[in-house]
Amino acid sequence: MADGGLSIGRVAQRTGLSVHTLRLYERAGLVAGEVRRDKSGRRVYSAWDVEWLANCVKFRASGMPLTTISRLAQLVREGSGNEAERLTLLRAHQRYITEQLTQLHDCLELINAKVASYEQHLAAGASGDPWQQQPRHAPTEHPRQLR
Amino acid sequence: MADGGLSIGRVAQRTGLSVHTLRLYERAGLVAGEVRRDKSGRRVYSAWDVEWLANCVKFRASGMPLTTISRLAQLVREGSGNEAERLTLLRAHQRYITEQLTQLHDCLELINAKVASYEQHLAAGASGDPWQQQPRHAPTEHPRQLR
DNA sequence: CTAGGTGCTAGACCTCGGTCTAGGTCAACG
DNA sequence: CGTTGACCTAGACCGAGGTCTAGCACCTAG
Repeated sequence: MADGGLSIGRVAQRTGLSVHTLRLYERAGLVAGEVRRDKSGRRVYSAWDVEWLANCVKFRASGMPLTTISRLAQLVREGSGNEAERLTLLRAHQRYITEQLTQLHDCLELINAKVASYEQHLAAGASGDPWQQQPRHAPTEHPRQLR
Repeated sequence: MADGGLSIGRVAQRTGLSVHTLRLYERAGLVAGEVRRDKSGRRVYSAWDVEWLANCVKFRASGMPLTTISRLAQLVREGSGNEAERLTLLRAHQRYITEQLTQLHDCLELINAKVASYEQHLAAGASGDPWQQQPRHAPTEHPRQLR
């Protein structure tokens, strides 16, 4: 019982995706095991499907585009024999994530610095404006000097 | 000299943004110090503008929406007195970034595991398919059991 | 029997963040 | 002088990823 399958609504609840999105994902080929239907045409998701979808959610959250997930799903659907390509995709995303991590750290550092500066600024009673351009020395008219 | 201002093209080069995007950002109010123009109407970016834009790039890369950056720019443009709100924005993004970091780590963990499993799989000569649904026991017709 | 809840499809619609085009100005170079 | 190249504005266009609607089919409960 329990595990004969879940309706789309249930799956939406436990993946955090909307039913609309679930249908979209299916149309887009993101779902690796094609979803069964009950006798009146309603989707019946297996536990495995749900697990897969949970992974999809993580992939999306980490910036993997639908097309890539779709490709991956296709490979899995086709079964053994293409493990090398799957690995390639995964490694690429691995790299992508680590790049993102460094960028995020980068930005976080910037923000931390700004936050610290503002906190201090506010604590010490406002004086100068951190993060402000210096008073424009002159609305200077500049001789064009490009190149 | 050197530092009287840069043309949009130069700025594009050193921020990595396209000139189109730079103009877009300006229209959208992302640029904190309004950009001067030379006598024939061309944008002249100050070093400070460029620095600000570089920060914008980081903000964008870390997922801050244009509207938020725009708001922040506005606050900075308005000058001292609104530091508290700036701080709020920054703190919110700080939180957002750390959430992203955990999500990324989460996904990275998943991927690492999969990668490891595939590497092992490939090294050991293909046998079973990691990441495959178990052979469907039966194309079962399930009694609807929702709710 | 009817109403309510959930699901179905097809397709329209929306936001976001860019990107590109048309048509024009300007300055420098040969 | 004409050409070239960078720039200008206004506005169209685009792809990604959702989200929502209309119109219909079920099923179950009252």
